[in-house]
Amino acid sequence: MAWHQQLPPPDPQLVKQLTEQQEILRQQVVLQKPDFDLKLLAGCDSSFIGENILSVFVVLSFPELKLVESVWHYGPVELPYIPGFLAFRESPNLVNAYQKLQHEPDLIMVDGHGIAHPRRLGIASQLGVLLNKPTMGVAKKVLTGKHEEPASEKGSLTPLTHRGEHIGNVIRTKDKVKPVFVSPGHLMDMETATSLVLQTALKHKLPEPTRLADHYAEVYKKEAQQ
DNA sequence: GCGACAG
DNA sequence: ATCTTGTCGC
Repeated sequence: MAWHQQLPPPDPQLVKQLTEQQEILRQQVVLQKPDFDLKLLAGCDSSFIGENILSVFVVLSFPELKLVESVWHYGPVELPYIPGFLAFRESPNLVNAYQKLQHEPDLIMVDGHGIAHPRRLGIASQLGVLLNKPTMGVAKKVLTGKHEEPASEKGSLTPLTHRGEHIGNVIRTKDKVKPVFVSPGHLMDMETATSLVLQTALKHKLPEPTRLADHYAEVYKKEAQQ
């Protein structure tokens, strides 16, 4: 199998450069209770096709959660995947897709972590700063931190901590299904992020915004290849 | 020094 | 992320 596989060794020079840029962006992150009146909720996701990346944004009405709009952008991917630096690989194309939206969302749910990151700048936080928009992260796997397993019933949650800080919540959004890792990204707080994930996770593990973005990524993939 | 490692 | 078969349950 592949449980002992190693990731390709990242270039030290590149890591150093990205770490510096990350620090500058991190200082701009604002964690607070959002003041918006939530009407439009967006979700985004990216998929890859060879050397290119396809990013999708969907906008849903809240609390109805009906699709209002969906857009996509297809472009080249410049950087390799390095754990902890995912945003540098995906955000450029995500920003391009975002700019095609006709409706400006009040909040964006991102597939990945917010501050539940070794340096508190996951892709949700970085994208939030780049777009100056409230964001929150919804990841399927932990990147950093420790946690207990939440109870098996939907709604159960346990804290994700790192270096003594509460950086996210491990939330069971569906009975007996692996939990999701939720954390505020930018212009957002832990309580609101946690509440919104549970409010938008209907009959699936992933909340509707992220789930639909993932769905449309698959749909647009065929279109993008031509 | 030995693992872990978002998408 | 992507590569991949069959299989379990609502």
